[in-house]
Amino acid sequence: MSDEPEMLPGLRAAVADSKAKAAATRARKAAAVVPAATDPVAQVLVDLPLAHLDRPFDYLVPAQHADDAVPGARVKVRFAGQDVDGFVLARMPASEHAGRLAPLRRVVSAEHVLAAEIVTLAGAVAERYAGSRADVLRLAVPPRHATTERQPSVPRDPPVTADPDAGARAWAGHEPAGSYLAHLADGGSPRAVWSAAPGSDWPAALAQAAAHTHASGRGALLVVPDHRDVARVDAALTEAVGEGHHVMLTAEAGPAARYRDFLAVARGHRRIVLGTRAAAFAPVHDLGLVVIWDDGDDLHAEPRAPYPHAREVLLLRAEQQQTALLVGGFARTVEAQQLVRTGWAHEIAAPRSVLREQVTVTIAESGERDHGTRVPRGAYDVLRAVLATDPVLVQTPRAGYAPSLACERCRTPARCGRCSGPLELAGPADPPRCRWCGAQDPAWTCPECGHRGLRAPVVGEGRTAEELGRMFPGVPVLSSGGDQVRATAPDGPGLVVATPGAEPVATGGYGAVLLLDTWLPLGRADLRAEEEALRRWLNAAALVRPGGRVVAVGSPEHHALQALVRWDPAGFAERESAQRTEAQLPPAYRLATVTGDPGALDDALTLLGAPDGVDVLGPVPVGDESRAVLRTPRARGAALSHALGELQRVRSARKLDAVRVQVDPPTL
DNA sequence: GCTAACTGAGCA
DNA sequence: GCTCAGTTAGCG
Repeated sequence: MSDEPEMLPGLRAAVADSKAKAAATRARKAAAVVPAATDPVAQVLVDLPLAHLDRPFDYLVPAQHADDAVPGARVKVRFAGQDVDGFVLARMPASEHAGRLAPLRRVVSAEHVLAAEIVTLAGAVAERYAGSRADVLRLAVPPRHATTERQPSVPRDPPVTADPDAGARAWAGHEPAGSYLAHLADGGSPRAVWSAAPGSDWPAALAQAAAHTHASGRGALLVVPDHRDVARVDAALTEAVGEGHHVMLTAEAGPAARYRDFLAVARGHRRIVLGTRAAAFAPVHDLGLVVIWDDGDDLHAEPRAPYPHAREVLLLRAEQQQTALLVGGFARTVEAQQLVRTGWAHEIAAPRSVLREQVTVTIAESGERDHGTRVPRGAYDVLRAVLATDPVLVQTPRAGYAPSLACERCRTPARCGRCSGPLELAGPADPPRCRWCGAQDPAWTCPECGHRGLRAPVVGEGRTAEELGRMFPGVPVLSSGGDQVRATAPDGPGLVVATPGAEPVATGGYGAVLLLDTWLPLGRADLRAEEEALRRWLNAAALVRPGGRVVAVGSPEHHALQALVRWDPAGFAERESAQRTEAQLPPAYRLATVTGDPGALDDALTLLGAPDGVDVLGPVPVGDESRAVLRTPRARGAALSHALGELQRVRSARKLDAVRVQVDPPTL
């Protein structure tokens, strides 16, 4: 049955001969390498996907690369018979390795792209998240762009002097902001959790913190959730320190621009860095301050292995490099609250009196539907009064027109006949359409009761804009959400309907902010549903002008809404923390998930054993995979991370089926 | 992951 | 004694 042609003995001999020759050539080449005169050994961290190979390997530095193979340089080396990428960690006079060293195959570039402190940081992040340094470095160091590297450098940024008056203006109303800024300018490293008062020009405040740090001769690193925030802080930085001091590091800049700006930072020519989550790894020279804005935004959670959160990366970095730290936002996460409670960071906030002057928050109970809409009478009156002179922001939780549909008679959710995805209406005159596969279903009939009428239990931003337009004839209505996000709103009377995170900024602030359907985000079955709902409301409410009104439509019973009315994000976070401690949930406990093929997962859990103080919950099936949750008190968190890292190394070395480990998963 | 070295079955 | 497929250790 074999269809393999029999190899002729002569041919076979020839193949063997050529193999021998190749080996001989290789041996001669290795022997022909003249090692560098000083420090001929390079410790190389090789970019490999295997957990147990996350350690440096020694290579011989050929004399011609003596000056290029500097620590931090990208190299190519032969590893297990193939060419792989790596970074030089250090140069050594000799190796501990007993065998013969292979030479570096190529120094890709002498550019020092991997700073020593980033290696240390990557090690700490990998350890905490039970991942490998190679994975972390893939997030930390952008791909090389050779053309950009050859182009001339930007000039080194000249020193700036901080303007204490500008600092005081930007931080007005917050205590003790003055001494925090002074401490930064003085070369100190104060750590603070900052609750911004509503109406705060937070980009200006962050820019001043960066300017004061820069004035002390140090660099600053600012991490914000998305590119709209980057644009705002960019403008504020230009205002505060002028051009030529800062760069922006964002994923969407494109490979050339991204690498150009990264190089400006790596070369020490720019020492103020602003960016999104990956910027947390930027090799800022003389780093003095790290900042994260709105750390509750899920955009700060990296979706690629080992899934680090920008806040945790910056906390590790602040500790390692002894820098100042600022965790700022209108909302407060339970993690930030933990920093305050343990005394690791100080609190900066506005006193009650300032908050009362800035904003008045009230709740309008849904149910009194005077206008046949979702806007109760009380809210309607506020809007009408404000719309005489000012713009009004309306936050509505869902994008689209009618993002979910149900049978008008029996309330069965309407699903796609083809893929059973949820049906929606994209516009007032559109037929029902599947949100997943896009198939239209103009003749939908309820599978339960045969009825053909549909109702929309949840109203999207499109239909909300339509309703409000009818409610306030003659008032311009602007919509922002989904794939149509607007950065700014015009001043003057007008309605701006936006989904959470897509709220345009009004130059003079909104006269009023209306928060609709507050029941919807609170109903989510998620650990962070309430915290997240409050965060979104606070972020929208914060866009009011000084003395503005905020009206939330919902039930006054709810703690999250009460916290909004009192403008008390810290109190809410404290209460939430206490409840989570009771329920053995983060931040008092560290959670980790292990996911994989059921057999592999069982095997992994056996291998892991039962480390001290770790509860194993599950496993439970998730799709065709299986998942277990591990839980341990915060104090043992590091031990759990380490045990999981060790598990991955052992499994990788034994070539067992991979399981996915996620430490501190953002949702469960 | 990959390669190369090793192992033992099958055959002369 | 030799080849070859399958297995496995170790990667500098």
